[in-house]
Amino acid sequence: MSKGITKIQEKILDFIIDKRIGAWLPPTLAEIAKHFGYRNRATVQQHLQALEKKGYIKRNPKLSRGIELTINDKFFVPRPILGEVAAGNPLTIYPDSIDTVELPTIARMPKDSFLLKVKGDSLKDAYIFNGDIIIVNPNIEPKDAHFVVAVLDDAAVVKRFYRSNGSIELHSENPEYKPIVIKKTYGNFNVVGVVIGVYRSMERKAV
Amino acid sequence: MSKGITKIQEKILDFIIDKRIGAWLPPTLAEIAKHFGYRNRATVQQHLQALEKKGYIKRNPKLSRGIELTINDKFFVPRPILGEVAAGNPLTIYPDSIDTVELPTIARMPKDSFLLKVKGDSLKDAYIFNGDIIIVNPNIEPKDAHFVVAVLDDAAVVKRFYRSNGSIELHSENPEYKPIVIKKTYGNFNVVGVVIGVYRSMERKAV
DNA sequence: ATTTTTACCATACAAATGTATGGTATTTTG
DNA sequence: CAAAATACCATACATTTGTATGGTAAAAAT
Repeated sequence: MSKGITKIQEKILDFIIDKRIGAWLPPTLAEIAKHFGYRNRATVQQHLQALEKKGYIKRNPKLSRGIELTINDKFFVPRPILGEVAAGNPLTIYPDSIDTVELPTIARMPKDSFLLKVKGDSLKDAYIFNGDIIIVNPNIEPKDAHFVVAVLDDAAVVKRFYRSNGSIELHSENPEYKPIVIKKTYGNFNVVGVVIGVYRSMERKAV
Repeated sequence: MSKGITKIQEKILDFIIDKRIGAWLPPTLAEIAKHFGYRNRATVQQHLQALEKKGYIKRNPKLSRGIELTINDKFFVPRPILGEVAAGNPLTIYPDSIDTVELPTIARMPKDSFLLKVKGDSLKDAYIFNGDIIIVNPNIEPKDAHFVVAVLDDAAVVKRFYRSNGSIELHSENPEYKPIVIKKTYGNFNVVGVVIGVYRSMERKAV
């Protein structure tokens, strides 16, 4: 696994990307250390060395905030779309995933995550619309308020995830729909993954 | 002329903007000094103080590369047009519509496309929301119904582009806002680029 | 079972960075 | 014309920043 990234390293990479897009200054070692509660910068330095060795970042030595993201080089990368979701309907998986999308590299796509195309307007209350591509990470433990893709009795849904009193609730953004409460006895229930991003290609879409 | 900027100060401001968009790191005092041939950083410091006093930049004290540009909406305006625009509030609202958007954060600038982080909800009718990142390509010829980023006087807007009878119209998704008609005589109008995509990171955003 | 990797700690240090102070000469403003 | 602003200089100083070195404990790989 020369390219394998550890969870902590991924968190640090996320932080760097976040800083860069949001505050749009790459962070200093000290800022990263503070954010993660490290008592010194040396720890961060070692993580950055690991990330550099694995090709995720490039560092300009002796340059403050000199962290470059190597995933910058390519702005768009083709990615396969695995299937489609529409609330109420089964999750359709394309057998050969013929459909692909040019995904911008700013969109975080961790190793095992996959793409689904949204059909219909059932998610419009979550600001996700027909034709949008959602990025789903199956290896994240869903936390409250996360959007998750879940399978309920053969039907795939995209809803907000909440835990309460040992049972799981799936909330819709539209208050007219009552939350679905998953009791322990529930048979066919499975959280497929957490929605970590949404991408919409606009250029051709003249609506 | 408390807001008047000297030629040298303008050059330094240009350099900061350039650095920020091109190498996308704000420069340090030393880098600015080197570029202009100053023998010390104190000279640069005084220029930055002047620029700050005049409201062009904001500095985070004791933060390396902590130069913030307050005139953000000018980042992506071609310089020649910029020069004629009076400095002032970065977000002047166009009289005919509230439908302007604050686009302060250029996150990345690869060969052609760049990113803007959307602030505010004025684009919600176009399904673009606060915090979303829009991908803008300045090298595409806008066609009818394309979303474009345009600068009108001092205001940056994201609207649908239409051509009719030789004049250009900018339509809002919200029908309550009347289209802005750009006549040939219009002074400060410039299409910055075409919006080719929208990306939203969701995982951490508990909204 | 041993080695390697991971994930932290502490301390030290040179260079970079922002700032402060004081000075000179020129240009602009009142 | 006098006063203020501009545009540089030099030197000094406390932090910040990146890096280096050495160490510990646990997990993962061989």
